[in-house]
Amino acid sequence: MGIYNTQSDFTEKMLKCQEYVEALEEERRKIRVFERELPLCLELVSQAIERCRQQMSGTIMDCFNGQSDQHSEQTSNDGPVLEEFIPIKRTSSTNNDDGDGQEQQKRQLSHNSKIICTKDKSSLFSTKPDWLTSTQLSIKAPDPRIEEDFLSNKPVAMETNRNGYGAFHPFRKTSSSQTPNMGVERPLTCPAMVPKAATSCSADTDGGGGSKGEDKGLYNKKERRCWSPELHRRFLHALQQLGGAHVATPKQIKELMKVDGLTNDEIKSHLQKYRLHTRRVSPTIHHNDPHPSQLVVVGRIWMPPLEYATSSPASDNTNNAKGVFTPIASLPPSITASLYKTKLCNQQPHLDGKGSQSHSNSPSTSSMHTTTVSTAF
DNA sequence: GCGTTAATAT
DNA sequence: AATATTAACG
Repeated sequence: MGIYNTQSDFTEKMLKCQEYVEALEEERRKIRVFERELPLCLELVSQAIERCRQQMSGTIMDCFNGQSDQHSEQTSNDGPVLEEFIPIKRTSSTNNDDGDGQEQQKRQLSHNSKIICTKDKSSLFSTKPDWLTSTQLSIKAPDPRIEEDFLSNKPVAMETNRNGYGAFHPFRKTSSSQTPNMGVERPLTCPAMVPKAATSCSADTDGGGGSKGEDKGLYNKKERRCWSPELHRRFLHALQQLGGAHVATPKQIKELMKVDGLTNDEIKSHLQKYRLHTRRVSPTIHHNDPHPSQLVVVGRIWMPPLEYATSSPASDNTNNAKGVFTPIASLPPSITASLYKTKLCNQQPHLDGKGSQSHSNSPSTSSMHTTTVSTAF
């Protein structure tokens, strides 16, 4: 519980908190520039900083007095602060596996995935889904026990963030793990690797030969393919190579994506949706229409979501940051974890257990739709 | 094969 | 309500 095993443990945590505060301050400095446009943002960050500090001092008190301060401890050891700033409910996930800190994020996420994948309660969260971003992004397994989709099995780890909260979605930014080499296309699907669940969950969509028939007498139906961020990223990448959604054809896309098991129909369907969304979204680019809501705002620039989302994979890996806390104000794992209001299957990077990633960078990344920051700029 | 549309499932 | 799948049509 609130007790730290060792002094070093404690100091380490405090250090992280401190770093986090510093990151927040850095962030605040940046935001200040946009004080007019982002008053609330500024305020929030300020509050966060303050709160974080309070929490830290509270923690110290804890250590010394054994008693906690006003906000006490729902946050348990590793998850200091910010609960208040995170309009997100903690899911039940915390119950079962609360464990030690670093792994927490990962675990929590994966745990959430399970929950979600089992498709229990979509009702757990009432997030407004963003197109893709907040909906099922990977294939859902009908069977509760199935926790991974084919993408999560693949070697290329990836992380997904979602917070349901609208404004900023590092949708595909999740990159970090993607490694620079897009070129190397590892098979996204590793049916072989897919555990038991395989049959239902993955890939084949029957494409493999329709043989599905056997084991799953129960499931004649093709599994619903959820477009994971990674998958979507590939999709976008393919589109990019082909010159855009309007010229790309399913077949070509399929080839470029190199995702095994993905069918033309699926791509076609996805492409269809994509076109629909982008159609609605991009044309508004030029000029001031009263509906600013359809563009992604990057910095001060309005961008068509497509381009932004598609932009250079290489640059994604901006977080060399070893640390959890980049100057870019990434949240500590514990916090981050609670941010992920994961509503669906998240893939996590199996990178390394230590809370390593912190991407978090992209201000807003959008999928094809409204992640768009409609802000009041 | 592709693009649409519509119905249906999730 | 938003997505995904599927079928049908041009």
